[in-house]
Amino acid sequence: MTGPRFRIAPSPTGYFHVGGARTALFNWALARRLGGTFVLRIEDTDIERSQPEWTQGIIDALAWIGISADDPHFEGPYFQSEYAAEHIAAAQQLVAGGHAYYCDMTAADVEARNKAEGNQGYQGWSRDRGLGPGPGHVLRFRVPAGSTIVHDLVRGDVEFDNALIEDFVLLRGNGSPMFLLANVVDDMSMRITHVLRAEEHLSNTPKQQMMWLALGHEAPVWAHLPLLVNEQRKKISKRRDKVALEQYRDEGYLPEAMVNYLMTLGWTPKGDEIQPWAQMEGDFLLEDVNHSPAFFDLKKLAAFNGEYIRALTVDQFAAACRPWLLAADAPFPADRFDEQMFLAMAPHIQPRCVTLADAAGVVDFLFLPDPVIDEAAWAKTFGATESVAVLRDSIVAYEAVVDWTAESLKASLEATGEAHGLKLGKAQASVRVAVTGRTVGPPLFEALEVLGRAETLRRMRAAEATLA
RNA sequence: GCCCCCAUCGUCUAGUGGCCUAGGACACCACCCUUUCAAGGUGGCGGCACGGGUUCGAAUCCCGUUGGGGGUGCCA
Repeated sequence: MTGPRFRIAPSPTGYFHVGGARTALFNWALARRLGGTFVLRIEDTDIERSQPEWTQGIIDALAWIGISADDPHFEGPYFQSEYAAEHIAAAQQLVAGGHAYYCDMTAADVEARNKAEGNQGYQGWSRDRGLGPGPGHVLRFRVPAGSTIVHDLVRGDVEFDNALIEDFVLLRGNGSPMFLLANVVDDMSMRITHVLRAEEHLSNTPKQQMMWLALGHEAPVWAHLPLLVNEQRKKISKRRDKVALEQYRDEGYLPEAMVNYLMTLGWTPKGDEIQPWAQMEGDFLLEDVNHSPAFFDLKKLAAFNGEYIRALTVDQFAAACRPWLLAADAPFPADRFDEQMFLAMAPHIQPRCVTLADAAGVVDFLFLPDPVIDEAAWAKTFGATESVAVLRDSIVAYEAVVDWTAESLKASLEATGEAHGLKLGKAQASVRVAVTGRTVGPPLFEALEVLGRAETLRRMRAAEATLA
């Protein structure tokens, strides 16, 4: 693979952020279409929490959204922690080139001096003190005079006055490299040509660009993507928002829907909003990416998901629902689940699901020994005396039904309702609440057919007995 | 505080000086369909933040204001 080299550099935190997923998708689209490479680098230098399984979690999350480690465009994962020697070497190269110097002031020293002088930030006090390395000595970058222009493919040229950028720390007092240094050195050694990342990194980009230059390289192509924000217009974060991609997967969102929705945040597919990945991959251009933050709208995501669920064949739908139908926290015990019954009802529940997890809740009454009675529904329905009468009469009528099919059950109840001056819409409520416990649900007569004569009548009689 | 980014319906956006009476999607509302609820269909509500310029002509270009966000660590 000789084309441009892209990368994502997540830190292993135990979950994969949806914002990171969007960034990954943009990188992936470009790497694939341009015949380039998508590099995965795990920034695991925050030693404390950094477990091997977190890395696998990232790989799994990427695979879920279609970024497969087996694809020839995929490279990695690399681990930042394994490149510590390179980071230090680069730091030394900067010292040798006069681009960095040691400083023995602690954070407290800096603060005290600033307080005394009424300043803010580090004022380059140790620039010319000729200090060498030593315990507690940090290495600082000597920010040159002038200005730095970041050429950003999304935002255009952004100019920063170097005088406003303090001599930032490269190496800590204990000699370990800081993130900014490690990040740049890794990008350089992995020959990254395009850095696409969230806008939050834009302010630090001049520092990185100065390092690239000081280290004798040309800066990569930068592209800062609009942030994903919540309803408060703040960037979505783990503390406040539902940001874990895995959570959406577990709640029954289809990866295709998630991918499609994520792609529309900051970019607009040509033609229809809903469209396959291949088409978006073919059309995606950084130049078309928007500049303003995008609200991560759960409602719209849900709409996309419903759309994708409905586009499934019935068999695909039924198969996709299985994990939730058989889950330990399903509303009914797994051993009561009946594949055939579910399959028969599947076409009717498919358009009623926003997530795959919804299916279990829609058909639960079929697999529960007894329906869970919703008190409000019961009271509302049987508060009317004719409803009670309809229930009683429909029991008699159903006992006499010859073919236990949806059509005959419907015709029968229609007749019963008519006898009480009720239209079907009203009359069916009695049977629905008696059998399913609720006033809403999938088409009733189809459900009764699937449930069977014995169980249906048993439930209707039980309801009648309760009413008596 | 300072620096940077951003600004079209509630939301995601189309729009790159005349094609805009500002288009679409989600949400919302109404109606239709209907066996409840969905789905589907039809219609509706709703926006260029404000003020100055530039121009024959500005949602589109420039400046300012306001508002929002991000950054500014011996965090990543």
